[in-house]
Parts: sequence; C-alpha cells; structure tokens
Amino acid sequence: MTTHENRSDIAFGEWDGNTAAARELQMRLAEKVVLADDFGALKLIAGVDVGFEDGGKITRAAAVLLDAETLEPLAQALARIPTRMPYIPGLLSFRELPAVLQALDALGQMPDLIFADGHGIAHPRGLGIAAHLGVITGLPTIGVAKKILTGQHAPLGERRADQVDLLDKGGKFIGTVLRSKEKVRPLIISPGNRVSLMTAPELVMRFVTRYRLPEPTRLADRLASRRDEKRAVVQPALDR
DNA sequence: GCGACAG
DNA sequence: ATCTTGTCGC
Repeated sequence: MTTHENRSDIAFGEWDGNTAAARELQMRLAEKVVLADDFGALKLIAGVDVGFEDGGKITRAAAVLLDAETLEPLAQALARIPTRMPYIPGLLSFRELPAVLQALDALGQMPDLIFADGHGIAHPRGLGIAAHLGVITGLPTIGVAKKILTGQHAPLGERRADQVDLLDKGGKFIGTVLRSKEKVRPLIISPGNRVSLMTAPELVMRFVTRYRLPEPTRLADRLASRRDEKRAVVQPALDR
C-alpha cells in the first residue's frame, strides 16, 4: 500500500469545517508519539516543505532526499494538488500533509529521518505537522520552525549553536530554541517522532552548513517556494 | 472577554 | 504561506 492509503480520517477526506473533530484527532494521535531516540544509522535523510500557487488554490509540496553523510541531494519530488482547507493556527498539518505524503511517496525511497517545516510536539495539543507526519508514516521526524506557536523560554545566547529550552505553561520541556547561525533569528526545534528532545537540536546542527536552515528543509523550501526558478530564469524581453 | 496564533 | 524592489547592514 502507498503511504497515504488506508487512512480515511479527517486529514484526507473533504474538509467539512469541523475544527473540533480535528483537534480531538490530534489529541489521540499525540499519544502515539515516541519521544525516545529510536532510529538506526542515518544513511538517508529528507526535508519536506509546502508552498502555494495561484493565490493559495494549489498546494505545492516538495520532498528532497539527501545523503546523510555528504549532504548531497539524491532525489527530489513535487506534488501539486488542490488546496482543501484554509490555514488555521494549530491545524496546519491537516492543510499540508496530504500533499507532503504524495511528495514523499514520489521520492521512491523512504528516508531514515525527515525534517519538516513547522513544529513537532511544541504545539498546543502536542501534534504539530512534524509529529503528525511521524505518527502517520511511523518514521523518525523533527520539526524545524521559524517562529514559536506555543511556549516560552529564557534569553538566548548570540553564538552559533547556543540553545535554550522551550517550556509550555506548566514548565514542561517541549522543544529547543536554537541559534543555528550567528546574527539570525533562532529556529524552534522539537521532536516529531522517534527522536528525543535532547537529540533533536543536535541532529539539526549536524545538517546546518552556512545557512539558517538545515540542508533538508532549506532545499525543500526552495523547491516548494520556487526560489530556484525565480533565481535561474533570465528576464526575457528586457534586452532590447 | 482579550490577545495570540507554525505555514 | 503570498503579494513585492530596492536597500541597509553584516
């Protein structure tokens, strides 16, 4: 069976506007998240991200597979499908995962770890898009977000790799605020599935090169948002 | 009731 | 996320 079969839940049916049902499903799935390092040698890693076309009518998901050792891109895939649901804070995964799963399937090979753009368990109900993706695929995942959705933290240092815990109201450790590079806003890292809170930021730093984002999500982001096209395309009708 | 609010 | 050019600072 393909990755997106056998799931007749709300995430893949038509969006009926029932946010309450979606939140209930999140709470049930959050119980299945494994917050322990449960993965073998990392040979293949992947990054996934989503962008939109035509004012939001089309959801465009990108998946990039890379060699965990050399960080060389080995394969990439795009999935473009009609957007089914609006953006609702806290319910992002229901809007983006259908396309993400298609892109992952198109990759042909499943990675040993997936980095997703967005939060893992650092979410109001413990199931951000990275955690949702991890539970659904059964694969290890890590959430790499650019902004906090929920939680607080102490002041963060200025140097590369400096980090502080992200705590929910109640003081529970739910993620890490990480300065991936000097002079850039920190990333918010949280486990998605089968990765511990301590290990998640380590793995992110392992794949950060000279940019703010680690290679997996940086490359997926470029594909999803068409950064490459916009950069490579020469302006026609301008040279006259 | 008021403010916050991933992408 | 996306709409959008040049511009200021490291």
